[in-house]
Amino acid sequence: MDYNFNEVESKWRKEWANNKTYKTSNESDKPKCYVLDMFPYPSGAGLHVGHPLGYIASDIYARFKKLNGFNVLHPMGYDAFGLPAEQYAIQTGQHPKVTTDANLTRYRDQLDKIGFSFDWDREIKTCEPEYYKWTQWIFGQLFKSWYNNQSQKAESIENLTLIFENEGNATVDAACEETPVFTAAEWSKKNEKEQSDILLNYRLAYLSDSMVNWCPALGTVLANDEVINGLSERGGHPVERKLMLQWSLRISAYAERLLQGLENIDWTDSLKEMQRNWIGKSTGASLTFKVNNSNLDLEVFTTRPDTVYGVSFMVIAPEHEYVGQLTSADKKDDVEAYVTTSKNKTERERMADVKNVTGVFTGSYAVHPFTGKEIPVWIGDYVLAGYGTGAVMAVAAHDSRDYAFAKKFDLPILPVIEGGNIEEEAFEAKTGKMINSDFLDGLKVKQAMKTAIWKIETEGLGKGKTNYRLRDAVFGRQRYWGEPIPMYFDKGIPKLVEESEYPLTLPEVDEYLPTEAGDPPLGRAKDWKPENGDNYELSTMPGWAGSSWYYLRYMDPNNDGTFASREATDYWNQVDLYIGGTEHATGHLLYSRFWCKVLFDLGHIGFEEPFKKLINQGMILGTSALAYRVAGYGQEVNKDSFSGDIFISKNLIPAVKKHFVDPQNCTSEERAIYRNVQEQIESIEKQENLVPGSTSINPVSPIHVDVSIVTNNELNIEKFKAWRPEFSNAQFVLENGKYICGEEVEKMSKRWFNVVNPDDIVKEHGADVLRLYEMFLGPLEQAKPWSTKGIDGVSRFIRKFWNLFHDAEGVFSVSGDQPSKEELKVLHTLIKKAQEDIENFSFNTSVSAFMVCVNELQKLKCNKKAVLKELAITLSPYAPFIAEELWSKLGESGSITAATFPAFNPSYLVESVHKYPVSFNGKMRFMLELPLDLDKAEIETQVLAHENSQKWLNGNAPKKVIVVPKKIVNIVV
RNA sequence: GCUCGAGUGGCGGAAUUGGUAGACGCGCUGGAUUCAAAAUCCAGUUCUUGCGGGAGUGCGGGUUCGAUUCCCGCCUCGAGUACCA
Repeated sequence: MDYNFNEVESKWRKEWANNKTYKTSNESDKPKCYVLDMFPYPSGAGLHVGHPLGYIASDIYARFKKLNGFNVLHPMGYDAFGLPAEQYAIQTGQHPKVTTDANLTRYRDQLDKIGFSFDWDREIKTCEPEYYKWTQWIFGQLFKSWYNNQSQKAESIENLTLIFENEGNATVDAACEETPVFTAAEWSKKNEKEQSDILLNYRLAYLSDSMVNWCPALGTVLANDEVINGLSERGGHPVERKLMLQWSLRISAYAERLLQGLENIDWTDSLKEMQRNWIGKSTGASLTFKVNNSNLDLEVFTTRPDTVYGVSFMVIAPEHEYVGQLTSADKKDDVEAYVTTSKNKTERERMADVKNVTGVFTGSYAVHPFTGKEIPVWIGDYVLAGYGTGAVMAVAAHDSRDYAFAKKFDLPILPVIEGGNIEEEAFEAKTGKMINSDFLDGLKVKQAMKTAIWKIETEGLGKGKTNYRLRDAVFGRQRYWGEPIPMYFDKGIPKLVEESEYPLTLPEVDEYLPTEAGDPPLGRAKDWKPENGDNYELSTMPGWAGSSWYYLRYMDPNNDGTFASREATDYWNQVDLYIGGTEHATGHLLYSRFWCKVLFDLGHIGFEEPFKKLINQGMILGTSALAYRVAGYGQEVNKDSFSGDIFISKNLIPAVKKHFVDPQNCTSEERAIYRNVQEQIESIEKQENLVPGSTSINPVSPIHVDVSIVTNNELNIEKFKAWRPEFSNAQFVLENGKYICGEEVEKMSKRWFNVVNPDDIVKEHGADVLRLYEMFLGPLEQAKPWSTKGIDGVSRFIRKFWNLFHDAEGVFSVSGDQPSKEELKVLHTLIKKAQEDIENFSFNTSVSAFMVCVNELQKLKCNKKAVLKELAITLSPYAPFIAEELWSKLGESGSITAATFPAFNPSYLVESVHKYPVSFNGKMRFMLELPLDLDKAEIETQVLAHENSQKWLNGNAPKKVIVVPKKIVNIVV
């Protein structure tokens, strides 16, 4: 009897659940191993075959580690707050929790089918109050902290208040907004509101008027990583800049540590590079320019202090705070018009306009700090308000953007470095000697940078400075379906909700829309008022809040007294292996590192990097199927008789197309194909009573066909007609009796009809086959198209493996005989390979190794328990169901998951002979088996004496013979 | 534009330190079995050829007895980023 995967898999699914086979304890003598997947957002579409790829890889790793004596934590949960459920709620009025729960159930059902070793007792959902209670608590920790640049860590805000009370803020070196200096006496005179406002400048979670990404379509602000090319990540809606009172997190305080921390973690270089670019560290100097006839100072940041003598004008951003004061009366209209236009541009418009240089002169002049010359101050939107000081010193000769601006507005271009041609373009290289630069003349660029900074500092004009591109993260969302920010307002003063009142639960509302007054949806909640204050904060937290610390909650998921006990976090410590997609590079992965460092600084956990090793699984792409419809057919001529379309099979098309365009140059083969197609079409015309020759057979318009009705590129015509009724009368021009579809690799998406669901694969082939096949597709990190083409090979492998344990009649039959030398060699070759491959995350090659092993054992007709038992254990991380079933059939007690991974014994692989490939001039010519104990000279003699050598030498003496023992022999003629 | 990654049969891919290029699987071809089919098994399958060979890992060079692997210069594709001063 054949292997019945349905029966076996459903049996063990139940057994494992009933026995809690995958329960993990926090107490164990074994070494720990924490294997984590990026938890999913449960979308309405369910899982497609791309989603479980990483989960399968991590599951194999987790099971392997368990077999190797580790106490393994391998949990799963859901990132359950999010925009799609809320958008759906707005449309249908259904509570987002209802849709989310329905999606969760479906996800769980799909995940359960695949046989993961998740400890479901640790499942978490970020939308549950028991969970977000602690997300709110962490927000509270951020609110109650400030970042001390001196100690390079977060500290309690109470300490800061104490410093203010005793010595004012002059001695404080903090990551903060610009705050006027005050003394202790001045501090104590300030009222509660004033003190609160000042403290907000220092807190890690703070409320401030800041430029935010406002997305009108979604009715909320977005963080920088949620805006892609000026459009919202979710939904692709336009985003504009807007000044708003917003909660933000001071991640910028951690820029340097987030950068340095990358050195100590085992992530891919590309991912680290993305984070480095996102943090965007640059070093240079800040420099102050005095404005003529004014007491204003313009501060700029530059990475090229060496080029200071090349400054010929200045440019400030349209949003710069001095715009008004710098504008002279006669320029007022121009400037106002320009500033208004710039402000009304969306991010996207501004980006699309990069090549179009715009700007306006303010009418004011600044004074060059070294030459004393007057230089004009312009406004230009190529200068970003959010970076540096929002103002630049323009060095047209050595910066391409300044160069373009100078060319457009006919401003002077002053070269200060030798080389380059300023008639043509800016010379941006950081090499060459300084000229026209007074005290810098003759220096090389690198030296000039240092000298210029030294001079700037000694003259008191500015100082050396490091800048980061990383901006603070906007934390409030004007949406319903998220964690309420646990703050309330008391006479305009923001106050933290008492910890004893957490969770501050999400109130019910009548509609998931903003109020008429423009407040967020929470403004609709009735009787939702704090006891001691006026009103609660109406924003909720962004989607990434819950995911920034969930890895900690898995360690101690049911703790009601703290986010996770210190014992639990000390025991499980960092995540040993984290698998997930690259799309979270600058969002989730950066925020998680940030929160981890804050919790570490405040002494709540004992490590400051959450994910020790991280692997990115490549995206699984879809393979779309295409059918080719001809451009025109007889329909117009004789409408009544034929209302269908004609489709031409894929491999006929090139010849038909060529014949259509260039019949003269067709080969006889191409003509034959063309004639064949023509004949088939003529017969269709005849059959359908069309005017003969009325069909144009120039094929065009490929149509996407549902991949489920295509097998090995062959279209199931009946199913196709049923699927698309408008083609129910279609006719098909076939090749070899089949309609062959074309292929296209595209993202897996409903609109291309190329989505493949794991449930269907499990139903048809079993979960073990799905798991093996997903791994067999190719390297984990690489993006690859899904195609079901090769899955039969894996199915066959599973059956062959099963058959090793069964006789020809399908009766279970294993022998207790001692394994032969050869059988042991086959087994231990596999054990070695499987072990190495898992440790290198090369799962595709280990599946090959399993196939080789089973093929060989089949040839050897091996049914010896001693071999098969170890083989079953080795395979069990990949194919847990069949392995568990055979384990119990072998009469072993307990679950195979509690077995021990077979120890590799190298003595079984020791050989006494080696088959040498013998090459002449590097080309392999023949193989020669020789004993391993021969020395180089003996090998050479034996090889040269061989008759094949004589043939290849052709009477000539070899020039040189290279012998690499146990490898190759190469003879140079 | 910049940064990172990748290019190997009809297809997915292998070759872990410079040492037999194409493992394993799909597909295809032929055969066995079968009344027939499915399933299974066996053999073949990089291209080319005059059947001796010859060519071959994106392209052009180089180092080496020997290069998919190392070096130099290009090309193509993918991902990220985009006025960051």
